[in-house]
Amino acid sequence: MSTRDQDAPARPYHHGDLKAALLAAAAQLLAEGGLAVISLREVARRAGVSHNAPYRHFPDRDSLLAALAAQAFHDLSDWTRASGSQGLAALGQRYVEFALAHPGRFALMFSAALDKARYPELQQAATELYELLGDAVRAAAPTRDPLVATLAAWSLVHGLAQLLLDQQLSEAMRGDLSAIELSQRVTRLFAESL
Amino acid sequence: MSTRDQDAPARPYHHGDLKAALLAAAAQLLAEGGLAVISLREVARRAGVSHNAPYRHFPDRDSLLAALAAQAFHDLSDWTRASGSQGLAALGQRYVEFALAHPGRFALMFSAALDKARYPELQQAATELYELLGDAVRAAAPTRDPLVATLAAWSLVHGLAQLLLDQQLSEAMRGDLSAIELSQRVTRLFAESL
DNA sequence: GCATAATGTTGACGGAGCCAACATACGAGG
DNA sequence: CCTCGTATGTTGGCTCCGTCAACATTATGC
Repeated sequence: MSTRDQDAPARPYHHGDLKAALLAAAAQLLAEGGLAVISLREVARRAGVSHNAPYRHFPDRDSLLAALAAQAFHDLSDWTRASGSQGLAALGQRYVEFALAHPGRFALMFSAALDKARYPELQQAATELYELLGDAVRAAAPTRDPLVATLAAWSLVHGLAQLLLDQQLSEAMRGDLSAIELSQRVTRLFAESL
Repeated sequence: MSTRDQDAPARPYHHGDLKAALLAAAAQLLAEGGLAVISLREVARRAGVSHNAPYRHFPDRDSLLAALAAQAFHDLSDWTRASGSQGLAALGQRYVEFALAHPGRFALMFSAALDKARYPELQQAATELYELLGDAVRAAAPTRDPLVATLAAWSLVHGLAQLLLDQQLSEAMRGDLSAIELSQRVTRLFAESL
């Protein structure tokens, strides 16, 4: 008998890789209920650990969210690259599709609640993505000012994704088109007239 | 002496127009510290009223925020109209300028935290704005599919505003241009190539 | 092997949203 | 003019949250 109940090892005092487990739990919460339902305490609960354990790995809640957001940026970059370079319109498509497939992550990535200046890793992860887009723009429209054209391209797909996610488009605005169809037409309109 | 301290009338038991006062206090908080700092209790404090008084006018915090967001939509519509109809690019400019001048309100208007479906007034206020834009697009590009072109135009300025607000654009991305200059070039690029 | 750092736990504090019970003021019908 | 129902505000309490401080346990470097 002694001190440990039964002979189950229970969980050892040290988790092993709590940081990753916390991020995974938070990612699951994000996917299930969106940004609002992520609390440090719930994350800790899901990782099977006390409510204060997360503070050994993240100074505060926002830091955990920032780490999660940086992951999401990298995933989006990877997923974009994985499609091969198939032109600007296709890249815009991927962007919008990602947002629709992972609304929580997308919202987090651009959440105003996260002060980007405080988290350089975030800034850098975003820049990585931006450069992917910049390359595609330069290839598609060599005669344009790349700075302005890239910003316009990013703005277009970003705004489209936001509007689609926010349910901001009533039926009158979208006709009978699905979100995917809408994004195809919009990105094509832009890429062609560039 | 009797019951009332001194002879100051203090505040009467009933406020008079508490609902408006709460909205005003919330708007001030929003302007000062952004969405995150708006709490019902602080709003009540600023209105000089007990922490539960707001519940006589709003069923919950989100309802107050929704009312505030609807106000903001109307203000943006009014402000856009006030400029006279001067073409699509000018309208886009107004949109971005509003976002830059009122970052808190803009963030609130499109906050993912607000379930737009629950607040029809919000949906309607947004539609009002959308129709303004739709008219301008039809005037500027009569040959295009108005649905797609309007959505593209809105996406562009909306995304641009978001990116500018979120400090998502590092120096490499914006050259040495100010936010206003950037938005001018981007909106012009789009309006011309339409 | 032992000191020390790294990692987890327990407990507490204040602030938040929201519910229930109670107090006060207003307004319509007698 | 009085009364009674309803609208509006207050007090107090509940649970949850983020965070701090103090303590416990395990890993690690000399």
